[in-house]
Amino acid sequence: MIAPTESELSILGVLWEAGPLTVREVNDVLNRQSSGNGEKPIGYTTTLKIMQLMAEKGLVDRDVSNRSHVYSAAVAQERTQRNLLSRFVDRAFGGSRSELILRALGDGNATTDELQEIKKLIEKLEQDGTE
Amino acid sequence: MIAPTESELSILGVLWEAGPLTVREVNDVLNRQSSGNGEKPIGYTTTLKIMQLMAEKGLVDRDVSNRSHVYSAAVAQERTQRNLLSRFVDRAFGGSRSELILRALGDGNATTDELQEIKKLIEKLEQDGTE
DNA sequence: TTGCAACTACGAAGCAGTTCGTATATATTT
DNA sequence: AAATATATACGAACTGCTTCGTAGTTGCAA
Repeated sequence: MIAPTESELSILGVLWEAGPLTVREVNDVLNRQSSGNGEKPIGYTTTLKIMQLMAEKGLVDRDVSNRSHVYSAAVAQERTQRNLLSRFVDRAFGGSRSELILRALGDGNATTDELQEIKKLIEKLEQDGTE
Repeated sequence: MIAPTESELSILGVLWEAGPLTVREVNDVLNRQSSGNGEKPIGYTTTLKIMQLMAEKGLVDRDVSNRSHVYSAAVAQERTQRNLLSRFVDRAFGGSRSELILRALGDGNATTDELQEIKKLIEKLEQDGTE
């Protein structure tokens, strides 16, 4: 599976969130997101180009039946996140998932509800592993 | 803080693991690691160049008192991992740490011991949060 | 129908990271 | 002392990603 680059990922993020969109719409969302910070807006043709390349790579599908092409994510969010995560764990944590989790938890930003949810998942995993 | 690139990170990994080393030693470790896979070995001057740039960036310190310079990590592993993690969570999980943790746990590769350790940490966090 | 706005397509510049050849200096071996 | 091995330094090529200008097309409004 092809790993999306930085900007490809941000575009996928928009498509995952909002469903099929035109280049114009994606570009608007991205610029709405990054305004407020001092970042300069992304040019329309820049977004267009990247989305065209994404279509070639199979990261998005596009519907060409209208003048404004409509793009949709061709890769599932969960699967993509798993892939990225796996690569990241290898790169930054020597392949140790639990090291990463400990580090993420240690950052002290999780809410009680989140902790609860995670604990529940762990208990489920323990059961599956012990039986 | 400066985020290390891919190859910089792999070099830091070696230095974190083994302590201060020469370029030759680092290069050997890297090539020992990546042999076995079909990957072609990293040239000595490539590693040298990267480590020189790292020294300029302040990612490593170097001791020039001998002919073979000795490099050591100038950034702590934990701090660096935290930084990378934070960036990664933003890029791939829309900033949600707990999403990432759930995804990491869901991959089903954690051992019982690891789960135990994580659970302990969660309970500690819960106590801290509730008091 | 003429002109303006919005779209796609595409080439090319720009940039960061990586890789390597080569020049040069310094040890070590014979 | 000469030859050989091993260092550093550095420029330059190469790669992948991003960014943009511009040309050409299509729809819409005056």
